[in-house]
Amino acid sequence: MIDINLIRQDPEAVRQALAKRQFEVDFFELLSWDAERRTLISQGDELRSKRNRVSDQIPAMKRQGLDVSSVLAEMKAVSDQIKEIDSRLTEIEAQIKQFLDSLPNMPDDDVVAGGKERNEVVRVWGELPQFDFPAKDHIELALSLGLVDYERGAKLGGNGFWIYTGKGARLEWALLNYFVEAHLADGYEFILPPHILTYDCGYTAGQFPKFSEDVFHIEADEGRGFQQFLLPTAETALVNLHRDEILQESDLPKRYFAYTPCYRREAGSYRAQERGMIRGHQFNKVELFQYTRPEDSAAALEEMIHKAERLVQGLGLHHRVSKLAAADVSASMAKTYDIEVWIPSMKEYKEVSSASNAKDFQARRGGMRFRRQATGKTELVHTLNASGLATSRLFPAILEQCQQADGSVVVPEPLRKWTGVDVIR
RNA sequence: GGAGAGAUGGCUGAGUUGGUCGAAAGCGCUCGACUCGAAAUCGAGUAGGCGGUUCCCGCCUCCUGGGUUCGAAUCCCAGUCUCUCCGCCA
Repeated sequence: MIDINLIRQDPEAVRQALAKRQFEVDFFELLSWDAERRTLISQGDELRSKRNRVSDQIPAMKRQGLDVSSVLAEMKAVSDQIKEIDSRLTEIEAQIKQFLDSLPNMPDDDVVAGGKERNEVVRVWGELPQFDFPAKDHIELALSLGLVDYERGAKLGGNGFWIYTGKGARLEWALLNYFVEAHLADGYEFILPPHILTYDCGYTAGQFPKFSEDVFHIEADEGRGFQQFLLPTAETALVNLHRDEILQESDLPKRYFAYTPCYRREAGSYRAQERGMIRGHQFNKVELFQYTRPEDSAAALEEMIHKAERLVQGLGLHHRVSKLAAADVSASMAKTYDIEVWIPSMKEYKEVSSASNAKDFQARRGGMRFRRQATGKTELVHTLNASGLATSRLFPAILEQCQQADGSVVVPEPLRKWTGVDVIR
């Protein structure tokens, strides 16, 4: 959520920042609501103050044997006025909240305006793989090596699900182990959160109310609408760990990572080119998350993207890093880097990690604060997240980039202690 | 799934015949005194949010949301969560 004080002080600056996302707003109406809100609060507080004062005097008057009936009648009228003001206030605050909820985060100053086409490749690592034999795509490889069972996956879960089998399961699990071990070594705290979360968690993350259709809802018993949902990423859980808390400055930065499957509806996004394991309703991911002081978040973002890059490099996979243009940055975030790994059969780079700084956007929604030592005051923290990494996207990249002429696949060195073999054949 | 108990400030925990209760007391924490220093002791302070004429004033918050009342931590209704016992169970 954007700070309404900022909009009040400099609506034009906020409008221009959002315009970089191709998001057009007009704050005129909001500002009039805001003015009315503050007027109502003043009026209400004044009446409340009067009521409190007089109510305090009533016991004394009674003790003195004075007739208080006229005072009671007057206070009754005051109370009724307060109720009227409050109901209007409730109405207008709901409007304000709805408006603010609909706004995406402001892109960072160094994020360029425009959509995907303006994304900037900041680093490329490794060489484009060349094959002196007819290379197979990951689906052929997975099937011929018995790593994945698509048909039974659909039998069990429906369209968009697959099953890792045998060495495939071991390869997937090896990736998870590789990441977990690396994050532990870097001092991140390991978290295994629930996969079912409450509505409030989705709100804090910025998932709701706007992007409610992207997740699997779990219906409540008696038609009360959904109360819980399957997490679309561990970020949604981790960002809620400290919701409504005040952290000590000395506790920051808080650095966490979690492993969870990620469940997504992906409604209408199916494309024929994305067969195989590129886009499913469930995939595995290890997620990094940090809570930092505002002045530390920019450096933390760099730290996290470099951490994620090192993991891909450890696997020896050709990839690139892009800094996203404003309109390609997801709604809750101010700045995002993507790591994209080369999928030879698609002749495309596909995202395996996305590292973002939400700054105080999620913290404001979820009331995540810390106490500043120097001032004793509370301030909103900054939150950051990065995939570290999405295993289900790496799996096809490994199969395709590490395949050999005989149809076997060389296991990247860091994974071998878990796969048990150097080459899958 | 059945039965019962409870939810108060960083923590423990008073307060439930409605009225100096935003809340006793203890602990913790911060600052000061004492001390070479520390412990002990003594003194002071110590919630969050909103609004304003912003070194000050007002308002709101005792799980959440409604209600009764001039006035609610205290009374009424609905909901959420936690704990205990029983059943079931990896």
